[in-house]
Amino acid sequence: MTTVRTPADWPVTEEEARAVQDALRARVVLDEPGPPPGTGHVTGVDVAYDDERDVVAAAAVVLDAASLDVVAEATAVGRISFPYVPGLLAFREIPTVLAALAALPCEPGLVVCDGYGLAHPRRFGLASHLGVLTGLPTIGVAKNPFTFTHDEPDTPRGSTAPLLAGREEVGRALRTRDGVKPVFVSVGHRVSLDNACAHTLALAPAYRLPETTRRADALCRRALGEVS
DNA sequence: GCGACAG
DNA sequence: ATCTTGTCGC
Repeated sequence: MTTVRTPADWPVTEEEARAVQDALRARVVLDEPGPPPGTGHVTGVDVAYDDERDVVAAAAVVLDAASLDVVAEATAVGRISFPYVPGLLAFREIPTVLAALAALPCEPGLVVCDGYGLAHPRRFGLASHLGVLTGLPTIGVAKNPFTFTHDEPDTPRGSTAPLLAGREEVGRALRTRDGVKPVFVSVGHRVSLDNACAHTLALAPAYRLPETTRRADALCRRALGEVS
């Protein structure tokens, strides 16, 4: 497991962080379909915190997209680099996530984030931010609709409903299990929304959440427990 | 101005 | 995110 330090130029105030988002947003690529589902590698990233001890642990878990078998894992720990502020989640998670990704022995392929990409107050959530910094194709799969609205998708697995910011579709509510609360998918970088939903469905054959996030969640919790 | 709000 | 046991159901 690698240890990271918060970058010296990391934003300190909310105003600075929002300025970074406004500056980087233009670098998001939205006109690529992204890798086809079921091929190559798919990597889940997630982060766990111990605010008391000021520790954050990140995990990156690479799966074979066809079999969903684990191909590789890496973890990183560091100090909490930003407080939790809705809309600024990326500044809390990214330094440690980047370190975990860098520690992988193989290519990550598509990266699945726990949170949002385009579905964000300034259209630049965690998944978009991570995509721009790494150049990798990324998507966001969140457990809650944040501030956005949506109609209820139909009952069967695979049903979707637009996730709306006013009249703009910023993502999709996607049901991954019959009759169970949907997950909220949005584009990060270099992946289309249709493809992001197809990947999410392929990664969630048995549980509500994609295997990528389930594996990454379990690993970062374990890593946090080993240090604090 | 107040509350809500990914993790 | 995190604090937290048992419990209902397939």
